Amino acid sequence: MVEDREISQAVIGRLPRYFRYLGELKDQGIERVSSQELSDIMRVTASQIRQDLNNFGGFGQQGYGYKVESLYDEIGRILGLDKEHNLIIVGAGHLGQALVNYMNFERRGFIFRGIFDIDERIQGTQIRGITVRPMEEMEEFVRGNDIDIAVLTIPKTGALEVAERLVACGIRGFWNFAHVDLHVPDNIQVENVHLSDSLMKLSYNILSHID
Amino acid sequence: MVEDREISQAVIGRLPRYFRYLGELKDQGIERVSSQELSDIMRVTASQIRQDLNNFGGFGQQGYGYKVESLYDEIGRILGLDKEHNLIIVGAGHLGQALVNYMNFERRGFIFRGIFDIDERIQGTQIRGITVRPMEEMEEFVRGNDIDIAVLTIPKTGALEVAERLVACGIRGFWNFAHVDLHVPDNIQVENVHLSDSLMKLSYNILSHID
DNA sequence: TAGATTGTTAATCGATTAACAATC
DNA sequence: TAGATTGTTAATCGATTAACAATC
Repeated sequence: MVEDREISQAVIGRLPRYFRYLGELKDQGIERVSSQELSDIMRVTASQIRQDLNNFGGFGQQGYGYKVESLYDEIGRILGLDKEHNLIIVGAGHLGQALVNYMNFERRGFIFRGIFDIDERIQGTQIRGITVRPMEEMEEFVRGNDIDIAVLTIPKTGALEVAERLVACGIRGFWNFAHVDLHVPDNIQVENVHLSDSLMKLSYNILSHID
Repeated sequence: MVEDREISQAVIGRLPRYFRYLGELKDQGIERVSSQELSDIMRVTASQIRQDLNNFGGFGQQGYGYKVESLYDEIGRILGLDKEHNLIIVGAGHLGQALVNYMNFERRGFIFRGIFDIDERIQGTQIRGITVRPMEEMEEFVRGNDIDIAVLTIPKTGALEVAERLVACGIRGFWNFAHVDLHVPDNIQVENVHLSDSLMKLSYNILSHID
């Protein structure tokens, strides 16, 4: 049953991985898959797969399993990959440039529309055909180009102020690479990518595993 | 009590954030903090803070709280930030270059020693003073330079084979940006950074929150 | 000492796994 | 129909929160 109750972030966090494996099965020309088969490939329990999927509806068929292609499409739709998202990047440093140049995001409907940077020397230059603009133009650009996601690849010093400005002009979500916790209203979404935190976790796990 | 039982990844995942906030308090010259004060700043329960810290030892003092600087040092030590890690990057594309150029990792003891790429045209060039080497030299370099972490910033096609080669020559952990699940022995650690998964999660949360 | 705050046990909550009736 | 596999309820497990005795 499709419930109105909010889905837990643990479940949401697993959807992209289901999506990826189903895409691979699809590419291999496989038409159907049971939760048990998927369980073997993905190394999660079949029970969890069925529970997770049933949060969104009964996509399977008793005695048969799941149709790979339609389940793939359904999960894509749930994740909003059938819709276009318009993005801006704030901070045209190495990381910002790397993200703009990564083509796969566009394939999934995430389109970089604008790049902003505080550094006058790179304003006016182009990254993959997109002009780097001064920070002053940010608000007008967001409002005028239906931007819903801002990617923050700036040092943490400026991030809070920039986030505030973006909230004020109607941004819906942040993909935050700045090493700081944004405080935004409840209806604005934040997805953090704290690279150094991730590396520290790896460091811990390596050390704790030396016998 | 310092227990022998394994600490849950949920707890480990929160340590870098404690570390960051304690560093900020330290920089502000604040000497002591109670779990309640930290709770207010970090927006987690004081109970969780005390539980988390007590996995590693009694760092606090009843009636007083925690000494900021020594707690900061302790968490750094737990995360292994007092030790040096030697890293190689496999894949000198935009993302690989961005990571090499990000100075803050070195500050924490993560030193990039070598860069490898399959593309002959960039082999021999330098990125922040580090020569890009051909893939054939990888094993010898890892063995000869006490490399413990490999950063994979290559397309998923090559990642499994590269990972296997690196396991064979004694790597201890992977920081994996390739969009594929590595299968490695239990004593090898993998920390995934699946950027597109993260972006999909943001997309879901934005859509599910449109009223 | 009195007050404050930890360390730790107990209670609660939520997520995962197991089991099985429903059904294709 | 018989066999297979889902959808879903119940049981278990683990993580978070609350409570409070220990103690600085």
